Amino acid sequence: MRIGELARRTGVTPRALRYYEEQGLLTPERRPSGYREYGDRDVDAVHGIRTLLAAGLNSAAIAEILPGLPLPGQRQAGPTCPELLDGLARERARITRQMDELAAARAILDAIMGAEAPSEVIRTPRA
DNA sequence: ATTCTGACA
DNA sequence: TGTCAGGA
Repeated sequence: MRIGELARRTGVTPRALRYYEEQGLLTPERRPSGYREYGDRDVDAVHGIRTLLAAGLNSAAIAEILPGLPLPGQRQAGPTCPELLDGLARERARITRQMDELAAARAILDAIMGAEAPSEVIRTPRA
């Protein structure tokens, strides 16, 4: 599929998809026309990229682990070098700290809203 | 109509 | 990231 379709199927703009390629996150084939040609696997890859990006990982970190990205339907990623493993452990720790900060922020909002019930009960139904 | 690269009042 | 230019 070309960039337009991947964009529709992932909800990511073509601009962002080209940017991901610049960052080495995606490496689509090229047609003789120069148009990028993506595979179905890229749909899942893009979702993974978005998730990791949203979690605060930089493109460099994502690029390293992309080949090991657990795509839907496949098992655990294969063995990774100890150095990379260490980097992932740090990212995980960072995310955990981030979660704590978010929980603290939510607690503040709960207090302001005068919410005694568990947050899960007052969660606003999202879109 | 789509996509491409490069660039930024 | 959006968006415009100038081409294919």
